Amino acid sequence: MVTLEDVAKQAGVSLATASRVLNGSTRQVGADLRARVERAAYELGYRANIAAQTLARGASNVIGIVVHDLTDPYFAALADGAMRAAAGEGLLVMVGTTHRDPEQEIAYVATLNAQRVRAVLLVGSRVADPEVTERLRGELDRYRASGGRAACVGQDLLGVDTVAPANHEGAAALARSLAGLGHTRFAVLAGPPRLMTARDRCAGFVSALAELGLPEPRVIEGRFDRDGGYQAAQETGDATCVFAVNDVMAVGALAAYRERGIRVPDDVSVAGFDDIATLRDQVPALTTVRLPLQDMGARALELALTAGEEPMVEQVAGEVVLRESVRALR
Amino acid sequence: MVTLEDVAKQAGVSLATASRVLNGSTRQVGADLRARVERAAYELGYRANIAAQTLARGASNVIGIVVHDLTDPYFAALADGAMRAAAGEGLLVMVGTTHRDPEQEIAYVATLNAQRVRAVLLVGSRVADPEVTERLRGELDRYRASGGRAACVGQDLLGVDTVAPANHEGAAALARSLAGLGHTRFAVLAGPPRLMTARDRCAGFVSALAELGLPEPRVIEGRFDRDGGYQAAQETGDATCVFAVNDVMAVGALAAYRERGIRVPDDVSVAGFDDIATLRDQVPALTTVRLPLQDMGARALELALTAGEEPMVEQVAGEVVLRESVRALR
DNA sequence: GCACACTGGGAAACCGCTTTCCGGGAGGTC
DNA sequence: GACCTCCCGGAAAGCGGTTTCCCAGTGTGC
Repeated sequence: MVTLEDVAKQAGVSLATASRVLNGSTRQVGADLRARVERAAYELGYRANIAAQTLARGASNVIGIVVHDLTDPYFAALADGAMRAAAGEGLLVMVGTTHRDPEQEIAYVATLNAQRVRAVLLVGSRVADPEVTERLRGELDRYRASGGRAACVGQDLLGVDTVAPANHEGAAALARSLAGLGHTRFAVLAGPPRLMTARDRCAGFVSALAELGLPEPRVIEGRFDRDGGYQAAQETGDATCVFAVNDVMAVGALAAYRERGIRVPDDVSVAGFDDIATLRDQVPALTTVRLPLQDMGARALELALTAGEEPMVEQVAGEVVLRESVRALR
Repeated sequence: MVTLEDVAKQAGVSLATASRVLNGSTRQVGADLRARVERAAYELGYRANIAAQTLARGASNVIGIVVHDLTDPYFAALADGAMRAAAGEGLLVMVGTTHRDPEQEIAYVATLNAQRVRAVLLVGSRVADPEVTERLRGELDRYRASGGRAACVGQDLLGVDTVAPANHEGAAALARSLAGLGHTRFAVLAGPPRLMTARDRCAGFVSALAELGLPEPRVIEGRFDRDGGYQAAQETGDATCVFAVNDVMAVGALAAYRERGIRVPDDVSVAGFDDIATLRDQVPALTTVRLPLQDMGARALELALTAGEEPMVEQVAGEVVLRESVRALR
């Protein structure tokens, strides 16, 4: 393990000089010493010990991103956006996946705090559990109290900078579009009511229908993933239009209908939410609400890094994208 | 920022005792002092400074994973497998994405070395460029010389533990299956020849056809992603069966055919490689070669962590999965 | 020719933790 | 009761850097 001291010795200079040459300092170093140090470092294959640097500087160049599930393309896109932005700032990224366990999320914040990362990004839906939220908030506050920055993609419940997708309003807009096509009997594949994102989207959809004076849709709860959509789709009854609260669930629903010989959109229309890129070649093409996921991830990182006093909340609108999976009635 | 010293002071014990209580040591500490320390730590909200710990211990509990592109479900699955395994060992994960730039890969190894991470996982295809490979190898050797462990998922070109998918043999088995269905005129959507994975799969397919005495397939190069498949599919001529070297490209090809009114599998059969979970609901269902991606990721981590002398190479077989996107001729 | 910044080099303190080493007291043995 | 362990607490020496502070040398302006 070659250390800075080795380099300094080999170059015949002091530790201080070697440090100044190699690890960027405001102080100037004369050209010939500089060259000597650089050569020594190169010859010895010196790599600075970041742990030591972090300790001495009191600040690291790492950020932490916590997502629910990396294999879900929703999170992959968000994380990718944030990581690109981080790379642009010269930051390294530690990624944690909670696998949808809120306790894990709290644990990650504690760990990332211990790592003294520059910023923490919490990506993904909050859960409707005040006790858990409170504990997460506490951990986050502690982290911020010691100088850390934090931001969140999801619901504005943590008192930190937040990129908040317009789940309610996006779903409402979708409902209005679908109602405009003549549908009146709806079903919602609602996901788990615990998940705020699922809940908001469902509520937005339901309330828009109510405003239009349409009958209440059948709301079917279930898991937030492909299989959740698949199962919930068994119970949509005589609905002519089904809204799955995310695209992955919608794909599960499509599979379920296909198996049962129910044609989409002829027999039933299906819509999702998110506009996941990997799913755009689905047949029939999925009607959905597009969210600029990569941008949202990148934006969250920016928010975390710019040290505003008041936590900022940035609403991100969703855009209804009508595709073949829905049809007009009549 | 509350430090261990603060805790020790508040508890009225020495730094050493506080350290032993809080950060796991072999030494025993008496019950009452232990309790005092724990209370003080709790009251003060103490979080150990990992940078300091890493420095003092000379070993970190972080591993690094470098992938090409997180939004590609292939890498997401691999990374997820590795991350689960890491979590099981109590390790944190730093993820880097190269966005398919080999230079980035080298840079990441250097950075992760500087971080003194416990292990580095290089996930994804090597490129057919001896010069780049050599430099990466050099960086990796330097890292390992200073005590780091490394493993790779892909081609065994780096002299480290490797989980090597049977790209050549898997593609060959697929070719034999497809030929068994009566196809004779093939095309290969080959991806970029620079990418060893693309190259191996293409070569395996081509050589199996040759062994069967079948005419040479048309080989169309292109990008390794959805759009690459889409574009290459424009040039498959009169082939009755098309092999895309990965599933994502195959989906692109399906989209291209759909647009042009070419029916799959009636007019042309299409097969992919990887068996990406997110794509399993594709219509028509994709014939492919299944790779146990999550297991491979987890296995790579294990290999990296178990300190064998000789680098191990573990072949992972692919399983041909025939689905609706291909049909028998006659 | 002299006081005066300025520049660039080095010694050493410090970042927060781990761990070795030392020492005092309790318990066991003969 | 003397002697020896064993157990546990604390002082202090690192771990590998950064940065403050001091100092010698070199131009400058008058």
